[in-house]
Amino acid sequence: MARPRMFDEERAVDAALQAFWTAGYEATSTQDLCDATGLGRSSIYNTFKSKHDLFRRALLRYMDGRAEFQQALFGGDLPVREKLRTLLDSVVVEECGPPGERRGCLVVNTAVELAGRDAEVARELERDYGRRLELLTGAIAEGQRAGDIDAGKDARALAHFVIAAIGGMRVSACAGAGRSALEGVARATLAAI
Amino acid sequence: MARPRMFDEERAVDAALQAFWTAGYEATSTQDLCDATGLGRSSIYNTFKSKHDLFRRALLRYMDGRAEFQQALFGGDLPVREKLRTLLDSVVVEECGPPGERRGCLVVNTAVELAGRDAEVARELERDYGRRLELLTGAIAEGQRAGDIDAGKDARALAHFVIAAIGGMRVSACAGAGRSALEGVARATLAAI
DNA sequence: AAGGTATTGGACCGCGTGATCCAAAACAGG
DNA sequence: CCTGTTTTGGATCACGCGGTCCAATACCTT
Repeated sequence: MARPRMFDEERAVDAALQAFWTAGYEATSTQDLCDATGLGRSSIYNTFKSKHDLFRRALLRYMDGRAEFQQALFGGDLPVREKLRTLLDSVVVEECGPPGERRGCLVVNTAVELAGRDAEVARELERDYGRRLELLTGAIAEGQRAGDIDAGKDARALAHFVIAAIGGMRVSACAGAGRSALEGVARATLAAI
Repeated sequence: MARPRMFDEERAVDAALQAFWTAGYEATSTQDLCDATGLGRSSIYNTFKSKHDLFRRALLRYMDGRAEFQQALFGGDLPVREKLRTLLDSVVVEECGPPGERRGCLVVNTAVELAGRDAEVARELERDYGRRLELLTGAIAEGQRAGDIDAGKDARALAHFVIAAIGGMRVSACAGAGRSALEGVARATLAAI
């Protein structure tokens, strides 16, 4: 009944995600988004209401991707400590890539850059935090039943602790900590559980 | 020999610091800086070369202030674990203030927002990280000699771990973790040392 | 083939940005 | 009381920003 869209919406969101991930929200201009997606202004503003809305879409997509990875990992049947080690190692690898693209984690970047002055974004971040918390809490509780983790500890508190350790490693990586330092943090974190 | 300056330079840097701390580098406009300092554009650009330079001055000032606090704390004669507890508690308090002003830590904010694309700032952050690392490493090693901390552990690795834990608490606070969650992280961190 | 409709490119808009410029002002030294 | 030098306020600059508008386009339906 009308002219069809010439691009894939999800692909556009993904391209925008790359741009936001690389430069952050404020530092990514609408022109950057046009370049990254290969679309014209009109297409972007016709499909997404605003830069802010496109960012939210991109952030959600990023969160979903990560959640998928984490659910796959924790859904497996490795011993819990191995799952946690894998998770922490993945952070080290991600933060120590070639200097070309160490852009950290979009969730962390967004939490620091935007959460304080954007209630909507803050709500999404909170939801995502909750998801990660439940996943980790479940895995740790399971590990306690299996005898891999001291059952006297509070599973939820440990989950908060793991999340914080990961965020901390990412900040430290930005602040100059090298690979061996991050590996040490990962080791210490694992040992503390 | 000429017209004297009508304002205190350090006070201006401090006012600028407050603005940058609240909104971040990009989101603070030169007009915001004029408002915060009470100065005119000319005075600012005459005294500091650019917004970027003023930011560096402000960042250094912030770092110095924190270093002063930390040196005072670790220069005291409390048991090491008490020093660390005080440090971690101060983070909890800072991140859980009234919602009016939870602006986090300028160093963390800057590391995430700028370090990736501003080599000068990255260098300052690295220097500051090194300072904190030395201070903590020294204190932990001292604790090991005093028998308060397991001497079998690597003091420097523990110091990295503490720094990461603090950064992680700050990120978690932005992402929605509440006070009790942060207190739990602080407790777990202390217990892991 | 024709009509209706959504998409597309690109010109355009008002605004706020970081930064500069200049004349007036204010002090120090002679 | 001048002269020289710096500071100060405010006008101004070019530019890039997020966002809008519109005519041309391309497709689906009948």
